[in-house]
Amino acid sequence: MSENVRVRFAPSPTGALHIGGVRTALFNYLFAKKHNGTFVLRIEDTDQTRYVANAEQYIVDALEWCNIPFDEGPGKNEKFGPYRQSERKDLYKKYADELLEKGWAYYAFDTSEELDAHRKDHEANGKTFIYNWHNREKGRLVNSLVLSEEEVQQKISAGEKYVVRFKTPQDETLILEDEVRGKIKIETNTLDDKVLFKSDGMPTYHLANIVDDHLMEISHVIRGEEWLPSLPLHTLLYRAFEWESPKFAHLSLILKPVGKGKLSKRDGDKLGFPVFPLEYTNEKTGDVSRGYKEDGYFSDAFINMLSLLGWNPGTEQELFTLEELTKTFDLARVSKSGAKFSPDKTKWFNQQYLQQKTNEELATLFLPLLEENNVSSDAIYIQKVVSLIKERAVFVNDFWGLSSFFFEDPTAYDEKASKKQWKETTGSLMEELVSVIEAIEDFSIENAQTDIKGWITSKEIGFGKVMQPLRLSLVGKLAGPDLFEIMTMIGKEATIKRIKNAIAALS
RNA sequence: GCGCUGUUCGUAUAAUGGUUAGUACAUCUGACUUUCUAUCAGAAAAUACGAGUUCAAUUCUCUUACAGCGUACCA
Repeated sequence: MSENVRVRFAPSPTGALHIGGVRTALFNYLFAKKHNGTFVLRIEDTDQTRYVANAEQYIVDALEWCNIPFDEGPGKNEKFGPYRQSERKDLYKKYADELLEKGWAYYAFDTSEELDAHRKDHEANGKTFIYNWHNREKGRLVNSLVLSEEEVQQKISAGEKYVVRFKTPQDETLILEDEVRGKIKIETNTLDDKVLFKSDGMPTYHLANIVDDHLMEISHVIRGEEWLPSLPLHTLLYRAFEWESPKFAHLSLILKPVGKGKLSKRDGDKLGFPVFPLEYTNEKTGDVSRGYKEDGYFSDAFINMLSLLGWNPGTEQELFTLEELTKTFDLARVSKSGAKFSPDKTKWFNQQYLQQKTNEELATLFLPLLEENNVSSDAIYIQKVVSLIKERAVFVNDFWGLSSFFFEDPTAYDEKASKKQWKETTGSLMEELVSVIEAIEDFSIENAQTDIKGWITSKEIGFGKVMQPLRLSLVGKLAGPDLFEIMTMIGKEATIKRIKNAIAALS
């Protein structure tokens, strides 16, 4: 594995790249970087019916945001280009012909309707229709293995549509090697003769994929588990071309958080979390899907979370920088079973990353939110606010809700809390408190604390009797950081004003 | 249906042919003689079922169940 590791991420531009795709890209990236290799982006757009114009740019932007950019790909270091399969179209025909010549492939003229009929027939009899030697011999199929050479030529020159199919060997047991799953055994007789070349002149995924991986000198194919059933075909194709096969690793799927099945966009909508890295607008329907970026996640937290979905370092470390990940990542520690996605854990990661940021960084990120709320304040004050509230925040977007009372007087009081904490006697108690506060010359945390606590002790009442209504007066609800911090931050004047407001509103 | 793959606390996972099966998220409880969605402490919680191999299996093998993927001229 030492020399020339080259991996590729090969998505189809059929829509937004979802979490599973990002994870596949990430694992490819990590593997490449770990081995000083190259990470290639290849766009597999051989299916023109499913092509979506804004999808490719989305994929590029998403990788960019995740900080896992490709080394080679469309418009970048194109030494093995082009990197869009549609632009490589002319190339594939010759490889299909090569297989035809070598006897590893053949022409087939069956129409979709005929094949559907065969499938239905078999199903009705409780059998599976497999397009392979077994059915070839029965003479039901129309292809160059059963037709004479003249007939084939005739059909082709008559302009009849045809596909090229792979001729799967008969009665053979294949032992396949997967980097995460080990050995896999399969009988060739259970395999279909897959279409390699479509009647529209485009290769299918299977052909294009193998040809491109070979031409681009890919050393390791790391892809989703949905490709595992195609592994025998791909291995056979390498054999047919007499090319050296890359190593394969199949990643398990990401499953929905509750219930069964793989994660889909619907799950995200239903449970309230994004399944895409960036916001995505569907070109046809105009539907907008939310993204992790727009929801306020840090990309490094998002990546950290994804890295631990189906992989673990074998230690108890959970927080990793991208650099640490590239050092630690190992295909051998990728798990074989599917992983349920956990939105909660994702939030936890974001919270951890948020705590690690400095107050300066966070204050800067907070600025736009303050502007939105028509608040301006000096940088030092904002940083101080951030330092007091950040430990309760998961997102920067939480900041305003956690700190608005540092900038403006509360306009409403939590109903339940006022009922419970604001008693008959509270009003006069608060008025007394006002005079205690007025008497404090130097309004520092220490002074406020000693004077107010001293006063409470001398009155021989519980702290809660004073502090709870005071919190209500200053904050509007029973939440937030230390009260003495709040008082000294907003200042003596504002403190007194807010207490008076509360007395007026609640007594 | 057939083929392939998988199955450890609710979830993500660790470890091991012999241990009290570890950790994190979530949950519950307590603490913080002032709040909390925060923090700290604690609790509860798992080797899918059944066989076999073995002195001993959660670990190896097989059956079953369940799940996922594939079974397209889609990728």
